[in-house]
Amino acid sequence: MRLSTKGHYGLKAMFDLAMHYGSEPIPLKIVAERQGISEHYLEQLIAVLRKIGLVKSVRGAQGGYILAKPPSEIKVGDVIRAMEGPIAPLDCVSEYEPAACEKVDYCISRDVWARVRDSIAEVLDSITLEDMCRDAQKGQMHKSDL
Amino acid sequence: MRLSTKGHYGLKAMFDLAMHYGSEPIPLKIVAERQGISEHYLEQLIAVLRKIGLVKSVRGAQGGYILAKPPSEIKVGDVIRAMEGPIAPLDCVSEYEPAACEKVDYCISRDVWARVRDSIAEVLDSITLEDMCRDAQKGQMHKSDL
DNA sequence: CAGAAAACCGAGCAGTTTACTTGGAATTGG
DNA sequence: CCAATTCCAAGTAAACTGCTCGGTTTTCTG
Repeated sequence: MRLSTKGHYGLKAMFDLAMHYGSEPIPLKIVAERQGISEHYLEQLIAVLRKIGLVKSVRGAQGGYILAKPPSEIKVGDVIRAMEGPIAPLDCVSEYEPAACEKVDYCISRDVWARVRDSIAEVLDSITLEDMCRDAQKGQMHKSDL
Repeated sequence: MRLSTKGHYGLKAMFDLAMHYGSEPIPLKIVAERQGISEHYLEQLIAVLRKIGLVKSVRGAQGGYILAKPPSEIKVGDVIRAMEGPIAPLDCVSEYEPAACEKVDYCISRDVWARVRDSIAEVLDSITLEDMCRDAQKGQMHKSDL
């Protein structure tokens, strides 16, 4: 039940862009530095977010990335699904297209994992990037970064 | 956010033992066949459950495994933690002993993952093996197995 | 118009993990 | 004794993770 760095870094990057939403495009180099992520690696991750349409890119000098929508319209769940695929503790309880399973009818543990899946989805879909930014501002008294 | 077969098979095996709680020890071969798991692989998994004290073994002919406690006293969360370790989408939000993280003070995504962790734990700890057996009996009309 | 800053692209890769298999040795009931 | 069974240790193929490397293309600025 571990999150890979894809989801972890992807969310950090989106949060970073959200914190600076409304200004110039942010070069990936800056995001990578601020969030402590390898730039080249993050490049691959943000490519996924771009293809899915969560961020827009501006090429060339003074280019960078911006959120495709305001932070209030982007749920954490959107980011995680983009990076990690459908929420699915097991393939047979995947959101959207659960894998076939011969024992579907009487596999009780399936029910357990479906409940876990729903509870994860509910948390992730109840938090927007805007929420995260608000929380960050609140807890901001004792820090210098960002 | 995927469960490995360790947790998956481990729970299936515990459920199988729970369904036959009170009778003779059940040989692993039978559990493996009923649940569709490689016997030798399951052997390794149940060794963990034994060391942790969730099952007891009886060696020799007519031996096998039995639950160490009644199904009502074993939570799904106990089984999953035994097999997969503490619930922890990220190391820095692990139950019990979260890994150190330089950015603890201001890492907002940490809060998200702590909420996910709690929601998973709540589901897993709210279901006992007895609950699973009860549900299995209910949905039993259309099946021949078990 | 040159140069630099940036996004974009694709391949490679070392290490870890996963999900097993294999081949036994020890224990015990009948 | 012997068959059933647990117990144990090692090996392994394939996939995955978390990167790095080496570029090409686009576009702003001086």
